[in-house]
Amino acid sequence: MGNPKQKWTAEEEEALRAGIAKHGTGKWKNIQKDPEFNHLLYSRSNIDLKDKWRNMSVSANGQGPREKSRTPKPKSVTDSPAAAQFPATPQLPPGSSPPVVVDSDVQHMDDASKCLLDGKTASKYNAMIYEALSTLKDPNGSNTSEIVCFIEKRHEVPQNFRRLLTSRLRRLVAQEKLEKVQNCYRLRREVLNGTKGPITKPKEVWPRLSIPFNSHLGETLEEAAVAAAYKVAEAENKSFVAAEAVKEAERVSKMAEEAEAFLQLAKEIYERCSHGEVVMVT
DNA sequence: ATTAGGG
DNA sequence: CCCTAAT
Repeated sequence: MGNPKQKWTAEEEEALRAGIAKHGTGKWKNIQKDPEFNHLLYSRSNIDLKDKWRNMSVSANGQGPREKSRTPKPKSVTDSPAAAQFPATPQLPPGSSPPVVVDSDVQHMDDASKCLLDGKTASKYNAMIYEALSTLKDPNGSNTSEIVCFIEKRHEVPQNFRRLLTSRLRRLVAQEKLEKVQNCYRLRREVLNGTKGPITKPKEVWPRLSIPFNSHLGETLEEAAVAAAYKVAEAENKSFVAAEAVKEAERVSKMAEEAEAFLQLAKEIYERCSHGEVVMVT
């Protein structure tokens, strides 16, 4: 639905032009690495810059019907870094300082997860990345080498694959589809759902019911809980929105709470009775 | 390791 | 964007 291809923002184009003015055309790597523009271009590779510049240059003709008129492109700029004016130091975009949160998330799904990568098989490499990360479920994430090794064992890849892989990873991180901690990449949220927001799945946090005696009630509850859990698990494995199962799980959870409270009361009454006290149950 | 050009 | 040849 969105843009499988990374749409270039006006800020990025501006940074690119400023970079060319500063370093000259052809110094794509310098422009990309320049701390002055890296904030805006860190998700682009030097090759991306080159391609973008070519695309901007070729569109001298009437811009696309539905294309906003961009600033004119200063075409032929031979090797003359010379003087360059930086319009203004690029503002820090919202997602430019990736928090290094090491969120202990759940290791979701198994190999079957690749069936719901993106609906429309995104750039074949993205699929490979997801496949790799979801198979080697490393809580800390996997570094580039590990990912490359995994993919090489399952697919034929070009020689410069590592480089491409790196680009892909960087982009996915920029898209917040992956999380990068230190030098490792890990799957982020359920990238599976499109328009619908993430369905918060109930984690296994059912109140542990400690039932000293009279366990028949507990068994019943546990059975229900297990049944619900199974339903959830099954639904998840099938990649379905387990709305019903979730509701039932919540219901059971509430049930367990009430039961526990009830048992506490019963226990108290039992204690009193055992001391010869007369207890009126209203 | 980077860049230029074609697909 | 991806791939390949040439620096």
